[in-house]
Amino acid sequence: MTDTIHVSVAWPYANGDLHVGHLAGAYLPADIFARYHRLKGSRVLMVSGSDSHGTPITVEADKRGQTPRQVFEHYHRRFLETQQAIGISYDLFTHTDTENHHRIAQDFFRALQRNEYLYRDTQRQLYSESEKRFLPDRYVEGTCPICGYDGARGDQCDRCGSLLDALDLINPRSKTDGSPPIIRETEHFFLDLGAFADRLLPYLEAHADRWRPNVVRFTRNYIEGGLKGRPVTRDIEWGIPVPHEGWEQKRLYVWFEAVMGYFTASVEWAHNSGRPEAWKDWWYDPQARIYNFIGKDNIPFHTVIWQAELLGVDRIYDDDASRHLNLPFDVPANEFMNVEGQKFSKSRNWAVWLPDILSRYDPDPIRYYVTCVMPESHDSDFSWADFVRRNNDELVATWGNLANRVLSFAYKHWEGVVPDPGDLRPIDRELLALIETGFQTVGEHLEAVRLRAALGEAIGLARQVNVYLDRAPWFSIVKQDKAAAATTVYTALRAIDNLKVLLAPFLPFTSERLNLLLGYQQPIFGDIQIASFAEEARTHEALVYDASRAAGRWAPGDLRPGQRLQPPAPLYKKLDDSIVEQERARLGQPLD
RNA sequence: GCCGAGGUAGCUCAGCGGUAGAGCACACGACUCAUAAUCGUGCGGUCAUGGGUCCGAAUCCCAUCCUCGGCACCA
Repeated sequence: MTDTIHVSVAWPYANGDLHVGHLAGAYLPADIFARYHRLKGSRVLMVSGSDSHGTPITVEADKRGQTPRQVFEHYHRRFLETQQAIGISYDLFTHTDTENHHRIAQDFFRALQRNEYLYRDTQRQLYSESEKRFLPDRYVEGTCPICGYDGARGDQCDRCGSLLDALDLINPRSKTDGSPPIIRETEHFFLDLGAFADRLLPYLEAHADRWRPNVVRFTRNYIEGGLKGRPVTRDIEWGIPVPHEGWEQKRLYVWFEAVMGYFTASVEWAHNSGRPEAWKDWWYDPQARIYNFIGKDNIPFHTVIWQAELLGVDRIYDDDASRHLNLPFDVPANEFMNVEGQKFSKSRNWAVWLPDILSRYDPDPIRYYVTCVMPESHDSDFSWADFVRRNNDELVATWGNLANRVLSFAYKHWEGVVPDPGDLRPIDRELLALIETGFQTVGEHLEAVRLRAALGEAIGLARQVNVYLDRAPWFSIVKQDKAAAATTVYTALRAIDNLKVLLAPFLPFTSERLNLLLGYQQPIFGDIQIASFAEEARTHEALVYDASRAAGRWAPGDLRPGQRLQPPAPLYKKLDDSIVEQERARLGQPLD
């Protein structure tokens, strides 16, 4: 049976580059999962895009003297290049400033309004007369009403830690220009989250066995703590206009529309593919499984808010009353990744930026290490010393060296072709049987989104091939009994041919190279490309995945004797210990 | 303060009711096809602390100590 799998990946906020925390939290796990399912033959749709709206982008734009659109387009372009380089295989990585996204987000708003899940209410907010705009809480500072500290932010006091309401600040002033804001009433639409509690909680409990415990606990507390309505509109200029008469000056709140991107990007992908209804296979077929790959900071947005929006809309762009939009099947949220024991901090530049690390290291070693320390169950740590160790002592020594020693020996002694094994002995059959169980055991881990365990299992199998090579006769008898050596070398080649597939979701670039070295013509995976799409008024760039040449399959291969090998070359490089100090020294240094 | 996670071999972690595990490091041995890679053996832990439940507890319960994260309008 062919599975239908939607891989929804958190939308990166386009006001800064991606770092390894983003990679570990969402993009890499999603890509590993998607690549596995593609190999398995599942129908995969993997989408994401740049989140281009919201106040932080307008603030960044003011700082640079640019428009918000210029700011987000700059980072969007960087996201495309970075993710292409590290091999995140989106079927579509678009952004939220497309006409498609605007239109659908507005239709979602209208549907929620029609179904009576939106209500109006007034809020009192701080307004800057000099800047002529409402100020987000965190852009106001003043004296803390609790401890008297003068530098308290509108949302929280840094000295006493109290959570504040910006309206309670004494002597509030704008962080931007220091002017005192006034209090103004403003009317907004609110999403009635409380109306969904009696459907969200049972849905959660029905999935509690499968979902990660941290996701379940957090969501349960969140819902049982009482769901309040949340405003879905804002008084800013940058964003999607509210589709309601008289409200054209207001915008949809970014949290409200960004999560809809999973849906809107699916529709865009279908449109771009020339099959405009194709998205329905993932969003209306009850057998389809939607996985949201996100970081833990995003849990309530996906297990509560986004699900409420889907329940509230119920059905869109379809007349069949028996259909209902699918809710996420799983939300495998990851925890956070620290760097050298400390939290990521953009302001202190305590981070490992992806464009930077990719300029000095190959993508697969980065993918390998980040998978090994992926924060699946608790916060983890990116350590340069550990990166070097795992690269040298695990990736190179166990796997890279295995492939290299077997290929080199085969190439040298059998004129560059795969030798004919003759009859396999028990020792050979045992090894091949063991390796082939990997498609089951590694697959089960991947299926359950236990990616560290899956990779560990696959590397463990590579280790078993080294054990086999220690026991079977080959280099010592190649001169006396070449036929026996051929049996061993063929068996080892066949083992690495299978390991190439088992490791491909994690290490796509080097598996592809090994595939070539083994003499195959067809690539395992398709290509990740940057493409341009024109709408009525605007054109946008996106990442797309072209699977037309992909031939990899999640199943034991049948390496043919006589197949011509390519001249062998190592898959990986050892790293010198000196890079540890060099890389650590970069941390915390101001960027240019 | 509230909620949550974690405290297991030198290091990084798995195990989560049935005689303490892996990788790396270290020691010794084997081997030389391979990126001084590989393979084997060994060393190494009163599983944070104190109580409790149980025939039996890293594994369940209670308390204590320590570390870390989150606390909804920074998406």
